[in-house]
Amino acid sequence: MSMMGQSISIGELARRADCKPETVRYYERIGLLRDATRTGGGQRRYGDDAVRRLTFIRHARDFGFSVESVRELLAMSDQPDMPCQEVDAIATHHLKKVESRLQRLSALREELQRMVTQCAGGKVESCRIIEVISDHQLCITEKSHGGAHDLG
Amino acid sequence: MSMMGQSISIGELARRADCKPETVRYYERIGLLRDATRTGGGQRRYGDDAVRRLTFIRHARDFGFSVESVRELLAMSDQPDMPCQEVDAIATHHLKKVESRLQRLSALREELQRMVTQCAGGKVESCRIIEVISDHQLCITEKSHGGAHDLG
DNA sequence: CTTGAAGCTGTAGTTGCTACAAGGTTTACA
DNA sequence: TGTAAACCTTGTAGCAACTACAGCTTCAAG
Repeated sequence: MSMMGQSISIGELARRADCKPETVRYYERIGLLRDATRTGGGQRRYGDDAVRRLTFIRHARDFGFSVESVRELLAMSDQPDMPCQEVDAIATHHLKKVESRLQRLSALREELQRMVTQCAGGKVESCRIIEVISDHQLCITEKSHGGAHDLG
Repeated sequence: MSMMGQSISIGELARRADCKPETVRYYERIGLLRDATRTGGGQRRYGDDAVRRLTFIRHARDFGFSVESVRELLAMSDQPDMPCQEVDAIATHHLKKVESRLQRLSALREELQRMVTQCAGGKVESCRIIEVISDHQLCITEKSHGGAHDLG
């Protein structure tokens, strides 16, 4: 229990959990955070419990858990007496995904490294990079590279 | 020059480049593919050049290049006489991103592995996984894990 | 009491597709 | 030639997880 009740503004809350007010409102909208109490004028005010909850969410997201997984993890952490098998299952599943992405990314790195080091720096016409992109046959990896997302 | 001119339907084109007709129309809309010639009834018909271009696009995307990077790579591969410095710059930049993501992901894997192996399988109350998510202090990695995206 | 920072709602944009709905065209076959 | 299946058309909405406005209201400090 905090001494101060509900006195934290949305901006302050966001600052403490290292995110933005928009993100907080978004989490409220999708039900990760409960509806905040409001001032007479309609502004949100939070207590320390909200700081803890939001920090948990941000940290789980930072670990790469999806919002849906975070929702489940939150529900479970709200039930301390339950056995933690499910928590373990989610984390293990996530670990598997991380490992498989890691493998694909490292194959991709090899390929890119080969491309870049073999580029002699001449004309586009004879550029190894363009060649490799044009012709999949030139790849070491036969299969797709998994379309490594969200990298510039 | 192909013998057959423009005789490939959108479905056939998509099949040859291993994607879907929707994707082809999408690439046309955003200007990666030129507007196709049409039959009297308004259906798109393509030639072999479109197959090559689409294959290039798909392969570059598969390497993880963003659509904007693909656009630049295409523009450059359309100019065979130009020096390939820029091509190299794009590829090198991309390689850097892949490498940094690889590092962050492998730090993340360590952390998840620790979490999972230290979970004794008791109650949520004393679950190591929940603890680590709740308290960033318990992480080996001090900084953020980079929010590994699109992993369940 | 005034001023400026911060908060409010609602909507649209981001990325790279994918998935309809409600029709029109082509092609193969009888 | 008829018809039915397979394919095509456009337009719009959806996905994840935010982010960024616009146009307005409220709060806190001096």
